[in-house]
Amino acid sequence: MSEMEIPASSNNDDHHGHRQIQIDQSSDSNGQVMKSEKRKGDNSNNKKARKPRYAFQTRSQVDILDDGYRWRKYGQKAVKNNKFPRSYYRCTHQGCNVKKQVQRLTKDEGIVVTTYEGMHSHTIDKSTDNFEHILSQMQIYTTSF
DNA sequence: CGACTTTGACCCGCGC
DNA sequence: GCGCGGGTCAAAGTCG
Repeated sequence: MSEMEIPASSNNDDHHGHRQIQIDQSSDSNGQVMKSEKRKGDNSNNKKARKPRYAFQTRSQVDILDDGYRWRKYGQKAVKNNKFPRSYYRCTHQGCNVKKQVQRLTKDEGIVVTTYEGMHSHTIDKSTDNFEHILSQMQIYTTSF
C-alpha cells in the first residue's frame, strides 16, 4: 500500500522541478542573484509534463504529518482567505524534488490540507508502519491535475 | 558537526 | 506601464 502514491506514471516526471542550470550569474541588475539556476521551464513542447498534485485532507491538530520522508521548510506565507499561514516544505533528497505544502482551514483549525507535488522515486528510510497508522486515521482525497 | 527552522527580502507573472 | 500577490531563496540561529 505504500506505493499507492505512484499512479504508474513516469516516476521521473520532475518537469516542474526541472531546474535548468542557466548561468545567469550576472543578474547584478537585481539585488538578488537568484543563484545560477533560473526557472526557464515552460517548454511548450512538453505539454505532457503534467505535474501531479495530490491533495490530502487530514484531520489533525499538528500540521507536521510525518509521512516517512524528510521535509525541509522553505517558506511560510499567509493566504488571503485564511488567517493562518501556509507552510511550504520540500523533500530533502538527492534528486528528489518533491514539494509539499500544508495549509490549515480557517473554518476548521482542526483540518489540515496537505498538498503533495511530485513523486518520490526513492524509498523511505523510516518506519513505514507508522505511516500506515497515520493513513488509517486520515481521509485522503486524490486530485490529479 | 550536521541538519533543520525561522524571518526577511527578492523575483516573476498577471491585471488593470 | 505600474502595482500587487504569490512563490522562492538566503542567511543566521537553534537543536541533538
